[in-house]
Amino acid sequence: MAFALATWNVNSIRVRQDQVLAWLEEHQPDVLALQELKAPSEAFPYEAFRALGYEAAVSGQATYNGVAILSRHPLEAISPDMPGYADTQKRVLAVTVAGIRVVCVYIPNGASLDSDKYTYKLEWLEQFMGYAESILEAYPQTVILGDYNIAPSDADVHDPKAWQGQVLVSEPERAYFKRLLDLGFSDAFRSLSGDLKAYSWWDYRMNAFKRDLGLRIDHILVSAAVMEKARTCFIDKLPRGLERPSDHTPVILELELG
DNA sequence: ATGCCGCCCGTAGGGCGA
Repeated sequence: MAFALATWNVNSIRVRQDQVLAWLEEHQPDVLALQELKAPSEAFPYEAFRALGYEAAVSGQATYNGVAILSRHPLEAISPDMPGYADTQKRVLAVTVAGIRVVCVYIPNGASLDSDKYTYKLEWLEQFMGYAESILEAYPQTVILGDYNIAPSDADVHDPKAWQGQVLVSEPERAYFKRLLDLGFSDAFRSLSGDLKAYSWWDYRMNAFKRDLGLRIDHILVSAAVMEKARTCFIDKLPRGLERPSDHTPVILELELG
């Protein structure tokens, strides 16, 4: 049975609702993880998605952050936030779908290396290491997908020299990403697509999308048991070219479940 | 150059994203 999971930072679910609905109709993934809802849970358009056959688990918040998971299959064991970490920002949501633990993440941006937000990002990532390890122990089949706000290597950066040492590519951030790989997770896109240069985010400014000045910061990390079933992972650039787009575009992973 | 663009809140323009 083919089974597809996707992730998309929509930068406001209110503004992007119609684009997400149209994209779901076309691609019909089994699961879609959303980040940056920028709206409280009660403002989430549950009914519009239900009409397309999708259930939703939502952890929203006014103005900033907010994550959700849409699924064509029953959602079980819905769990927002990281246990034991008092974070006021809604950035994590876990569910179980078809026997797979699916974790939607919106990792902090960090602003710049001298910012308090960067300190928060590194503290948050330290907490997330323990969380990811505990999930993997409890669920051999795990997928952690979302906006990581980390470009893991220079192959994920349009101009590595210009970006050198900056937030999203700094050594401490990349070290945390590598720790996830060391836990046993695979970067599905990199594992299945070789050294292909492809981006999932382009700045709104400076015609960055038209000039393909992007970063690959949205990722689908999978446990070994899921990696065995992974067939293709690709980035759908099309939504980034729509009118009034998100600055991110979807990443899709296709599995073949036994 | 600390802005470029877009969204939120709220109804002007600052905070924030990446």
